[in-house]
Amino acid sequence: MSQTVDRALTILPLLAEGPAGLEEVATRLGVHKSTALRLLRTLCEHGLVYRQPDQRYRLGARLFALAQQAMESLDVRDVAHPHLARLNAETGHTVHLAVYEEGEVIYIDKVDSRYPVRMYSRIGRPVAITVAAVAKLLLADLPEAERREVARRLDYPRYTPRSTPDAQAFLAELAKVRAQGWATDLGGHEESINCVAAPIRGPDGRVAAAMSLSAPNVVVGADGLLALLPQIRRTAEAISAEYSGTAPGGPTGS
Amino acid sequence: MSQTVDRALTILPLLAEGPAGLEEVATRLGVHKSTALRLLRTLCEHGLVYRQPDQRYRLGARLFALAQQAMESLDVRDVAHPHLARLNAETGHTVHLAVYEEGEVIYIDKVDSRYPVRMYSRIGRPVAITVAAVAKLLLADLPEAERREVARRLDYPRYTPRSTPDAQAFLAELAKVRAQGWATDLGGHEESINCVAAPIRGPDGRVAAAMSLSAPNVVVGADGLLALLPQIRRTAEAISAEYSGTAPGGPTGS
DNA sequence: ACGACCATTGCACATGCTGCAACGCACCTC
DNA sequence: GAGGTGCGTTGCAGCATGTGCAATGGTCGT
Repeated sequence: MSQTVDRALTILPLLAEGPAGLEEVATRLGVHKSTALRLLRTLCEHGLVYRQPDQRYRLGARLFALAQQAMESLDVRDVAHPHLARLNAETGHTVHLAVYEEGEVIYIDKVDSRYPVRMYSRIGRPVAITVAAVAKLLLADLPEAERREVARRLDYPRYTPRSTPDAQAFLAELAKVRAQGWATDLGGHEESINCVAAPIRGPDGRVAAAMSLSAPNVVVGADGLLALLPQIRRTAEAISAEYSGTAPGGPTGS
Repeated sequence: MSQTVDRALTILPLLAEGPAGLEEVATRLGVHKSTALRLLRTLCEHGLVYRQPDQRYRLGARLFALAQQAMESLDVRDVAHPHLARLNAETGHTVHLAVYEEGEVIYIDKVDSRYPVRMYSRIGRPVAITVAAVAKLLLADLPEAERREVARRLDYPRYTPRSTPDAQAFLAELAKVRAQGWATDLGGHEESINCVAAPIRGPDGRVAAAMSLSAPNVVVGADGLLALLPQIRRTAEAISAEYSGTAPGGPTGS
């Protein structure tokens, strides 16, 4: 709606791809160099963009600080964390917490496996939305219309042979997940990694977040992971109860 | 420089404090409601701001994703992480990695202690700049003029009796740190927590980042932590060597 | 059902943004 | 070391764009 701001904000994802010089920014924005310069200067003053010694621009430190503050103000996170840590302590596996917003699913907390395996997931990172167990739970709870709309717009990358192939399959999966109240990802993202997830509900009964337990096949097979389902659901329900009870003034949820 | 963008960006830190309605935003910005509305809409379209069901605004998910991408593109981080993880595995204590930028020091990586103690730090969060060991190293390496300027502008909160009291003491401490090539924080931020830090240098010899080992007194005393100094310095030097060697096209440093 | 409050819309005005062209600067070539 | 090329920077005239006002619409509380 506001051309100037729109242009300025378009610079951010552009710089997220890597540092860029003034001319490159101007070209990719489709504006004159002087215009781009003024926008970049403004972004710099606010610390969202940093000008490197070599005069190229990249995203700046204040962005981290802002994102951090925003994340901390998500109250689901505070409520959930101790429970997630306990589940991790009991099972030893990686625990994730994710929320949905505007077509994206994002990890907002993670407790690492005590086994020496690394998952490439990271707090703040968008989730592989078509296959991740947490994503299925979050999308399954959307109103019918929005769910279909989102499913239609998505890409369906074939990470592995077991990845969800298309919108139709995805909607069917969501229906199943919705009915059973939990979700899995059995090698749909990385061949050898399985996840089991359960929903966390807010005061209004809607799914506010989702949590999952992930482990590679070498540590525990799909069966072994599924055996932990009751424990996962208990944890999720405990979080739901606490979160629903203590819900303060405004729902920060979703 | 650009009024409109400037106003729009001012909204972000404002919302970081917590969700706010249109009127509140307009008032605090000092503009008319209709103006604030258009700015907020633009921010929403870019996903930096999210409109809650209750029609209040808060920071949005794309902000996390952006910050995440930016952080991942800091190549110091990639180089350092395995070393940090190893140091953590060997010592069991919390390891931090931080960088300096525009008057702020920010944690960009962390490996948690294996002991059940929690530290208030978090990736992306600004560091207590006047007391943290990593901050001292990063500031100590600034050019004289900038160092004095930054020291002058800072606040000196008295977290504990051992916190750096004022600019003069801080500059003296920085001189010492600069000379000895490592830094400590002995109960300057939290009474019972000590840190020891070492610098990571880039290809140009300047301090590009700093790493620290932290532990509460109940786990290991200041002496015990200081005994690990050689190990910390070796780790930092290993990272420096690798980082200096592999420096690609443009320095993403600082 | 009424009133208060807040978000939203359309519009006239002029502010402040835009693009142009000229300048400065650093690096590179010959 | 002189000339050239590429990039960032500046000042300015014109007008597109953002601005504030006042009126409308929607929602909640009483």
